[in-house]
Amino acid sequence: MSTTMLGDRPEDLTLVDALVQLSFTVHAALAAAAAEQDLSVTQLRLLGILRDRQPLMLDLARVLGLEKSSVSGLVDRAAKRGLVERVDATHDGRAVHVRITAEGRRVGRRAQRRVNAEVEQLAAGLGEQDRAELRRLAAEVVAPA
Amino acid sequence: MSTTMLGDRPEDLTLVDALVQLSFTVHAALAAAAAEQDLSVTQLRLLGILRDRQPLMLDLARVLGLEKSSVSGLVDRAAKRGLVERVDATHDGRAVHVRITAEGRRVGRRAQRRVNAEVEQLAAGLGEQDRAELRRLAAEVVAPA
DNA sequence: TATTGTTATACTCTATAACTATA
DNA sequence: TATAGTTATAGAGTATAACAATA
Repeated sequence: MSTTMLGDRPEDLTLVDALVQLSFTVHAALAAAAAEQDLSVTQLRLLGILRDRQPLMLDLARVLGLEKSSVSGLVDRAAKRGLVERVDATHDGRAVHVRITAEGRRVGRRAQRRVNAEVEQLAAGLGEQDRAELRRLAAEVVAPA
Repeated sequence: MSTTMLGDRPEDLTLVDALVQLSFTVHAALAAAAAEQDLSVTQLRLLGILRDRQPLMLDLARVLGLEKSSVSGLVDRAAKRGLVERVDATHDGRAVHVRITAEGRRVGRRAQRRVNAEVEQLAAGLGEQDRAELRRLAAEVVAPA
């Protein structure tokens, strides 16, 4: 059992080590792609979520796994850049929907294209069959059947 | 092509989506395991690296992919907790080695055990063959042959 | 002059606790 | 009272730029 989390030769890696290192690698590619649009990974996730939803602040907190106060700051900074906007809920005077702006969609689209390119690049060495296998196994771990 | 980064059904996921979501899932498990020892993922990586090395600050910056000033702060905070210590290099008056302490090893070991358990748990639903496949493919992406 | 490291400064991200407004 | 959200505050993590000490 190795578990050094860095620097091991591939043939020494346990499944856990391999998954942890894969996570670091993908996360780094993601962060790099986001950074090209001056986005953090969290901001990129935010834009991704808002593509097809206008959730309340508490919904966002739940989906992102953050405290509501953290989401307030997150949305503040995104709104200051014109990427999202707050919309008062009609049915509840306390509630606020968060909506992506046209600019937010543009930035999100550009970032997503770069993410695709970067992460695709990581799997570039795999054959068609291996790619399909990896896709199946990763999906299975993320959402067990 | 989906690329929502959240909420898709597994059978809709592209390879890129599956890898991104897998990365989030593993990262969350990692962060949770580290948090049990009051460690960030970065601090955990630091302890992992120092298990079998006493690198200079610049070495750490390179391995962690951070600026040297960021590493100064990282090592400051770890040293304040007694997890690591700075050791003047004998051959170069400017250089400083970073060394893990006995306490740092204890904390790192505990965290590593939790990481193993948490990440192992993620793959719990896979059969032996799938586990071996996933291990091989993840290692291949991380370190292309 | 170049290199190693620290310090000063600033910003993002995150949390906890206290607060406001509405239900 | 309970809920949705914001604000105040604090700390980690990160970067850039300026600095100190050594090579």
